[in-house]
Amino acid sequence: MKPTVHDIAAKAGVSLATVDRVVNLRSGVREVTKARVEAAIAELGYVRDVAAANLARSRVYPLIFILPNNDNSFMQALRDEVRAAIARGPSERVDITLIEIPPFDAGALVAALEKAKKEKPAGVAFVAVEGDAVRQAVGALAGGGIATVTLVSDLSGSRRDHYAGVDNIAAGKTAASLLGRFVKNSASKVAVLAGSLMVRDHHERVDGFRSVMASEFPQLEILPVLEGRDDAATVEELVRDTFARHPDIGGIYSLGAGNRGLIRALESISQSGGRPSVIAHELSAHTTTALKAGLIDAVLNQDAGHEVRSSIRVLKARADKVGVIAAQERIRLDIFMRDNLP
Amino acid sequence: MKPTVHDIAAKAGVSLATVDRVVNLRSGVREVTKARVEAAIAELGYVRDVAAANLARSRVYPLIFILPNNDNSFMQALRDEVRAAIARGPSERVDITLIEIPPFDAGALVAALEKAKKEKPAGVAFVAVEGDAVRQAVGALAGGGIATVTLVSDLSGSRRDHYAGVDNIAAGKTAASLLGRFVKNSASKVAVLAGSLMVRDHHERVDGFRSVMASEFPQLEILPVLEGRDDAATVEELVRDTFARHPDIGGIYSLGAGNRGLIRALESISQSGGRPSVIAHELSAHTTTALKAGLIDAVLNQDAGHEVRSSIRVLKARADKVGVIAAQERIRLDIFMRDNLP
DNA sequence: CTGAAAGCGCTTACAG
DNA sequence: CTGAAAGCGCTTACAG
Repeated sequence: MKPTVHDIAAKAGVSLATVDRVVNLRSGVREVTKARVEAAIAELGYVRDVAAANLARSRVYPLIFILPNNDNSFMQALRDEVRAAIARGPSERVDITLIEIPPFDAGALVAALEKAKKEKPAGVAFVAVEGDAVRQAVGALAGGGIATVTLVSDLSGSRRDHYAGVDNIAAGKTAASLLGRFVKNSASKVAVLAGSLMVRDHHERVDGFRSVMASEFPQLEILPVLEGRDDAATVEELVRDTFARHPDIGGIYSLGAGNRGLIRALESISQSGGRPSVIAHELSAHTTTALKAGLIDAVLNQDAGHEVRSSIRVLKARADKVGVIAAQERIRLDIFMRDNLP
Repeated sequence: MKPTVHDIAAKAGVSLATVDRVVNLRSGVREVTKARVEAAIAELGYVRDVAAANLARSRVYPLIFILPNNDNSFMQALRDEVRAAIARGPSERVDITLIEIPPFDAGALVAALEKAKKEKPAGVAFVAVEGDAVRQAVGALAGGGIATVTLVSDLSGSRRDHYAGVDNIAAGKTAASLLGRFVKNSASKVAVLAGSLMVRDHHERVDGFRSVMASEFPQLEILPVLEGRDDAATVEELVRDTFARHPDIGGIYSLGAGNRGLIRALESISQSGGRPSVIAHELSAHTTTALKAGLIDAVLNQDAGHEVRSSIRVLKARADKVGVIAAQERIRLDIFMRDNLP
């Protein structure tokens, strides 16, 4: 039978309270007593029942999620997943607060992080924006013993505990490997469409894309990166304009949001000459339809649900100072084609 | 505050025992009493704390995993994941028994399923082999109220509760979509390498592959399927032999195991003329190395760890008659290229 | 058919 | 520094 605190107490000749003190590393136990308890624990192979402990202390984990209020499909999906987690909250002993802030706004993020700190939550998850002030705010949380997880976009050189998102350099490389093989032999130019190069994840995707293109497909010319601000109308205009000037574009890598605009532009283009090969990011109703219609060839995706659930597991584990199953928390880069849609 | 059994008991004017009886759908409660309790539950929005319930009843879930004893990397990984789950067992209240049987052997599987039934576990997970006797054994488990999950390979028309594995038809289609674009324009023939067409998952992959090849890449001729029995030496010989007879093969879809043999054959082939494009299944040390070396172009993979963890969650949920988060239990078809290796 | 009491494994005031 | 007792939310014999 699995040994319990009672077994340890009996073996060490102490009370339950004392066992509890050493198990939970609380102070106020003589060294000799502590040693006796630790010996009993080792001998009996005791391992604490976290569920029982949480019940006894009526533990709930107050968690704060800070997300941008973008209206693109991916961010909407991310917020929906947080709301689903809020609904599941009671049975998982988490109490999640969702805070929405303007996108790409370091100041707003810092303010939200500082406010979050005052709430003394067990952990905070947020979509990072680069900036020293952000790094400092994260440092303050870490200093206060509050666990932090960056979601979707990471924050380099910060004291965050964990990053729940994909490897964006790998994403860019993968896009290049696929696109380089998909484009017709006759093609010579490739267009790249980002939201903003000021966001770390977009920047990394471009870097990864460029590196593989340069080494594997040097014959393809990469046009200057178009920044569509993740806005469909802007994206549409940019794409139309670019095609007007470069009718020989053989491939497009769309690594940001606003794919609705891209798709609209593609629909008109495909009516004239040959259609370019297209790789986009994030599976949504729009990109799914475009995949099925053959307007997009592949979609690189990160699973918003997985990211949210993983963040919660990691924050809880950090708050309890216990480990996680690493493989389970790795966010995969999903590749969807028309044939393996969910 | 979340209402508890105490609140319900007080509100309905009954004892805790009676609340427990109606919450757990146990008999022996007068209709009027039951109605009063149910009204209180509805009014207060009571939801049972499963963790506390499990603690009170010292619940552990006895689970049985029946896996083939193949020595290929994937099955080894699957068994290792089950062993890891066994090690984690105590903290998740599961007590898992791993049973190994000969592969592709319906008789052995039936015997194992029947034996498992006698142990009265909460649930059974197994890699299915087609056969009416197997379906019958699964039916007997279902009849006995034991939850069942098919792992990796499903069993059509059976009473299993859930399938934890990828959509193999989609896998075959995806392989065709990729391979069709990867092969050189000049190529005309494609080889398909399976373990055995008697196994459902392999058969489905071939079907999916054929359908997309026929509709999208009709110019490519698919050579008769080679059955390598998931054995490296056999596979190597088959591939060498095929290349000797068809030097103009432009692509290979290896959908079974034994990729070590395929890789050895590819190494020698690539020394003479051009290298064929290759898509294989299951990420292992061998296929990873081959991806990096450029001998394999893409690997379709199913995450053994996810499959095992998901099976356990589903079996527990079924035993408790509660739901799961559907999206979390969907086993994805992972596509790995050199650039997005884990 | 219904209830009082003890217990699951752990933690928390409160005494001493 | 240490312990006895009550309690977390639920379930389980055992009485009646």
